[in-house]
Amino acid sequence: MALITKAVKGTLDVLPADSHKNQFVERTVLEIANEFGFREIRTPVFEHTELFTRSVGDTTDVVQKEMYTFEDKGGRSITLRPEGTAGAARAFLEHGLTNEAMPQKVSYITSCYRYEKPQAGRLREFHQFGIECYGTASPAADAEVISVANEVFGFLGIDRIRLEINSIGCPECRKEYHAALKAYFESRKDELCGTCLDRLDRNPMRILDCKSPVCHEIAADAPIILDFLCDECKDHFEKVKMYLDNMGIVYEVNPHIVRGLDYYTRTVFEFLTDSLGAQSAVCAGGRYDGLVEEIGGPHVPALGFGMGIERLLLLLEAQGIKLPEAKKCEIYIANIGEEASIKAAAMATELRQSGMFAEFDVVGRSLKAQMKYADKIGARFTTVIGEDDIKANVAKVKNMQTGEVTELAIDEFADTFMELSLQNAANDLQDLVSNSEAIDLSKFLGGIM
RNA sequence: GUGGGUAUAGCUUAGUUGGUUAAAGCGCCAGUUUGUGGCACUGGAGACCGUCGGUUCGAAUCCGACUAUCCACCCCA
Repeated sequence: MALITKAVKGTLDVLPADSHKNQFVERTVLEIANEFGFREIRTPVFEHTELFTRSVGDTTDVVQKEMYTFEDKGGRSITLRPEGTAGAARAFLEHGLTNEAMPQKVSYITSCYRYEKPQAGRLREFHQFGIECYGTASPAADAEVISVANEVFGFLGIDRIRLEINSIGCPECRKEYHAALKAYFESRKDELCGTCLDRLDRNPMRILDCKSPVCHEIAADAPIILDFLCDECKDHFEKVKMYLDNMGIVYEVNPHIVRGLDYYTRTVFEFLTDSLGAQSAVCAGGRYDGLVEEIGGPHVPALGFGMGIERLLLLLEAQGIKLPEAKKCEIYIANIGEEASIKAAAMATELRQSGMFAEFDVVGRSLKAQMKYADKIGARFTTVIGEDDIKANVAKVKNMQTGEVTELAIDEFADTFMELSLQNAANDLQDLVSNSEAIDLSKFLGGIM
């Protein structure tokens, strides 16, 4: 296929048949965040390149080889955001939110861009739901941020997912740990794989993450960051766990969690699943007490997480979780002849003004074809308008499920049809509730809201 | 950046050791006489068989390169 009719590698089209799923998930996560006091922030898709090199870290893979960076016509180096935290922090700082009452809690859904080789659950343009909480160093905030993600998974009905947490300390205790780690790996240098040899100088903590069996084995006996935490960091981590315990959030401490972005300090966490092929992290985040300062602001402790929307959707699919269906057409107005078509247009307009999902034939096809179409789109009711009906002021409304036909006056169609439709919806709801033991009403309501 | 798999209608696929008009199901459009959908039946549109080159009398089929895509490594959400 010619390139011109091909989406760029690593990008995805969300087609009309599926977009309601994205809409539902996006609405849901923002609403949940809102219940915790996180309000949406929207920042530009591109930023000055330096923002990312400074915050994400210029030795990280993300910055070194994955950013979409270009020069604009004014000679500025611009980068398509590879993640959401830096932009949010920049906006927070730029607009003086440091002077507002703390904590400041923001949420967002953003597109992100990373030049990576696409594979299952990994795209070059992907979307992240994220939250950030500024202005608190308290472990209570760590627990709260984690609990937002936990609530999202719980609400969506995802079960096979686990939470792993760790503390990577502050710059002080990490310095000591790095030295110890380096000494340890140095002693077994000959056995490490090629990439890990590189890591030894750049970022020895990454070796802990290596999947090669040999390195993995060596890493198993490596010193553990938790043994090197300073008293404050240790205390902080203990309290985070205590909060989580008391919030009923199940987690596992994994001393080998390292994050690939430089700005993290102290608490880091990941929500992992086996349902996504090689990509196991659906949500990851942590504390970044030094970030705001790093980009030129005052010292503002902060933390947050990012959750991959596409991965979340994949996960829902993999676990067979049914999402609410898209809204269906309430009434389809079939029409025969030009006069009727014009009448149908007027009727549809009136219905829509009353908030009804109404459609009428705009193709000029046979009645049979119109009925077929109405069936295909799942219209709940249909009515047929012809010259005779207009003269007689009668519209025969058919319930597509039961086949039942009701006659309504055309000149007061919108009002009377509303009653019919509401009655029908009430009956459906009644059936739904009485016929099923395991209906999650909150989801049903989510669908019609 | 490194490996492996795959490439035939909108979708899912068939295509026998190379042989003439490339097949099916789903979907789409229309019809099966009068103004009512689902079911069934009939018909139709839709494919330069990913691209370029090679082998051959002859290539969707064999070979090569390229491209795309999927999966994995790396890294990450």
